[in-house]
Amino acid sequence: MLQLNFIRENKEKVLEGLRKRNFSEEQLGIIEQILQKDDTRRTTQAELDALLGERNALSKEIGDLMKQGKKEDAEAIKAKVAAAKEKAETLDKLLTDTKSQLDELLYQVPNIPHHSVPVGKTPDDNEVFKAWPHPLPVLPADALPHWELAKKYNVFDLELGVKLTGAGFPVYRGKGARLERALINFFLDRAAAAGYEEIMPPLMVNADAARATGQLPDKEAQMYYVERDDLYLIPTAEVPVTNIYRDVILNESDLPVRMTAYTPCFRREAGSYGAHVRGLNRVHQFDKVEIVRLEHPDRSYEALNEMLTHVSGLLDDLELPYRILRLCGGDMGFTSALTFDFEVYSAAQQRWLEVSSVSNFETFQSNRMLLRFRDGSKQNRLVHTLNGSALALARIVAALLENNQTEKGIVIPQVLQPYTGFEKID
RNA sequence: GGAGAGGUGGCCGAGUGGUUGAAGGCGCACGCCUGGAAAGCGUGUAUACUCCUAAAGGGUAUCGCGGGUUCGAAUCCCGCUCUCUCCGCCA
Repeated sequence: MLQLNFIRENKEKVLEGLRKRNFSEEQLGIIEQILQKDDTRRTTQAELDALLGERNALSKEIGDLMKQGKKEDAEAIKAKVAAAKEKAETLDKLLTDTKSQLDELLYQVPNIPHHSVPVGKTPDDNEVFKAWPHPLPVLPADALPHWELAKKYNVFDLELGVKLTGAGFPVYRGKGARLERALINFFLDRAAAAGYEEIMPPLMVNADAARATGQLPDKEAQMYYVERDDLYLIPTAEVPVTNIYRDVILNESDLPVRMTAYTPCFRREAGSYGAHVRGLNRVHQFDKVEIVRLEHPDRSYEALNEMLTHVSGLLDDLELPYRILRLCGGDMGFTSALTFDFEVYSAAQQRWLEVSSVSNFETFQSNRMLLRFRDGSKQNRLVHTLNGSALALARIVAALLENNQTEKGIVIPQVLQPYTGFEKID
């Protein structure tokens, strides 16, 4: 969430940012509410502190008097303390209430978009940051969508997933399973080569962790919840991996921190239907390799560019046509300041599929999770957090199957062949 | 799941009602010493909120979390939680 100080000192900037997120004038009123609550909070706090200070001083006096045996004098002071105490209880209640109201309001305010974020309301308003520079592949008329290819070559089975679990839980088989594993290893090796430490995190997290990265409270409905143990299945490795550094104060020399993790990701994604969610286009469980970085505020945007280069390199080597979008204010996630989406072209469906989302959260997450570093002048400052998919597997598989289909089978990109151990799925 | 023990600062560890934000030690930083280093000596070494134009400095809170007793709680009482040990179960 945004820092109170920041809102207090940059009210206009905040309002401007929220307008870019298409807040109505009425909705913008939340900022004024926050400032008023904050004012109440500080006034109350000051009053309470003064009162407690008085109480502490008097108590000390009582102690001294008792030691000297002046019991009557002590009793007189006790009465004074009792009065202060009663007043303090009222103030304390007010303070607690004010604080929780303030938090509730703050949780409703999304991150302020970076100045480069385009104005817009829907995905149609996203800016094509980097278009595919070549002609898009054109397949013969009898080319099959990936869910047909999956059946033909026994790559994955969604009906079987229904039997075992429910809709949206694919079962990969044979060379399909092998391909999945190959992609994971390829992505992890690339991340390791780029200096990311490999992490294997838990696949379930507690509410504190989910709150810190922003899944709670705004995206609660997206996560699977294990009620019996009060745990959430992770929707992305971002959650456990970033939370490794929750409540940590780093030395400036520890930065940057780079981590990567492969995990399955679980998403409920309720309410969608139709052709655009067929096959692997949208599933409840998919594999993903994530990269996470903790950066000095001065170079987090440089880091974001490095991440774009990294993801581009993966797609180049997989020989998939892709484009990069800069998300508009209306399409950007709640916690992000700037997000680039990568989309690959799936030739049989003739549509673009999102396979990666690379974001800079600046201090929005680190403020919630108290992730800081000690700078040169011994000041504790919030770290910038970033993450990106590198990459999300299911849709990559969809595109690979469709784009690489030939009469003789599915051709495996050269760079994956050492990982798959085969050149074709046939 | 059953039984027991325990959660104090970066770490170890003292502390059963009164200048204890917390002894002592280690670590770390700076200084002195040294040709240089080690040893030694000295000084310093939490976080949040807040007051002050800023610095300096001050106030309040924090000894797992929440509540209670008390003029006053790290210290007493209650609830919760986590960790460890033993037993049970188990990949």
